Amino acid sequence: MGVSKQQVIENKRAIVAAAEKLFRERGVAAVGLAELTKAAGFTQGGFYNHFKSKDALVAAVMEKAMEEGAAELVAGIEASRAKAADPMQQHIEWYLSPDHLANIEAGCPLTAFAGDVRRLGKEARQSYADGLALNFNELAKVIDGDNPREQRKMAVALFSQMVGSLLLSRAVVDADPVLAKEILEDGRQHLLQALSAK
Amino acid sequence: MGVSKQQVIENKRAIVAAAEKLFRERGVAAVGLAELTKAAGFTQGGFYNHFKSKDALVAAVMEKAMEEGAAELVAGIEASRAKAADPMQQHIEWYLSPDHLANIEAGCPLTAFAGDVRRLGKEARQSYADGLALNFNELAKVIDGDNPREQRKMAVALFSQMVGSLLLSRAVVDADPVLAKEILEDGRQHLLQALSAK
DNA sequence: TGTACATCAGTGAACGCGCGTTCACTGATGTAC
DNA sequence: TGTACATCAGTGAACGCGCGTTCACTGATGTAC
Repeated sequence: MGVSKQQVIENKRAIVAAAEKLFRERGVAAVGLAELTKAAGFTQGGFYNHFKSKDALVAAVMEKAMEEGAAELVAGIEASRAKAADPMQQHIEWYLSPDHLANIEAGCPLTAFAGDVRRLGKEARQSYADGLALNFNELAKVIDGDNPREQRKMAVALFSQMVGSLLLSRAVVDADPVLAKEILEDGRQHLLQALSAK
Repeated sequence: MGVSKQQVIENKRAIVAAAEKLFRERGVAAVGLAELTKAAGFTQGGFYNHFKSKDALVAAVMEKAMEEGAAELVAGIEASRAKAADPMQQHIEWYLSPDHLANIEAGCPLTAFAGDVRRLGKEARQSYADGLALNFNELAKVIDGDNPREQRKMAVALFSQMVGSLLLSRAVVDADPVLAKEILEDGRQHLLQALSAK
């Protein structure tokens, strides 16, 4: 077709962006290349001009998701600080909010891909693990205290509960919305209490 | 081939059992009927004598997994009581143990299917939600205290963290075993502390 | 600056393959007499 | 109790379909002169 170099870069980005949305919502295995490239505005044949395989796309999607997730986390922390609020408390409030429950396409990738990542390629699994490690590091910094080891342990434990509460809530939100709300709410209250008790 | 009525029942059970193992390990979408029936010792054509569709099998697998999970939970609680141990404490110790981390095929179905269940059929999603609700009920009974509402909230919050810690640990165990162990260990310690502080 | 041409992103059809499902057939089980 | 036969779980091949991947072709981009 003949496309400018700039356009090529934008088209590749469009494929990754469309793939991430579909992968989050429906699972990596359930989304085909035809559907995915169509969602990005192309036909499937051109896919291999950008990626050598579906697995390479999955790795690119995970890397981008982790990078953006980390950037959003840091931005959120800075926003909390700017208004003199406790960053961890704010993070918990957002993480276990009905908005985040519903917004699987754009929410935290660590929960969105938590169930799938075990079955993805090696590169994607590594990106996920690195992203999770970085997430713990950032959270440990904003936990009150003067014992780095304790702050780190707190960050790991609290974030794990955030993931568990959000994931379980999403798992049952269709079949039992009342239970889903209870999971989110009880998790939120327990976390805020654990944070302030520290 | 001609098979006794008793054998028919056992064969159906064998299909469900083989399917559950494969679904837990590799995900529901990634396991085909040919592979699944072969694992149970049959050819794929006979599958439809037992189930009207793959979706019906998925529903049967989830129902059985939830029933057995509930039975094991109750048995574990009774075993703890028999030796005068705190049932919830014992449950946490087992749930966040390296054994349970490695044993996805036979461990708690609520974590094993937590990532997949959103994308399964309506019946399977309902079984999962019912199983989770029952799990909360059983745990609430063994939380110390005299305020049923608080016991229930505690059960919901603690179990959500157990699921989150186990799931995240499994998610990164291949790429970063040290991180996986840290998640399991920090989650365990934090939960035991939250339990005893109550 | 203008012209000739090589590059290569995108198209659309095709590839082999495994999917879920269907079906004609087999033959031991289990019932009717 | 013994015999004739209907039932139906299991076999194995086939169905249409969508998968990931390949490929010949197109034609605007962007370079070389």
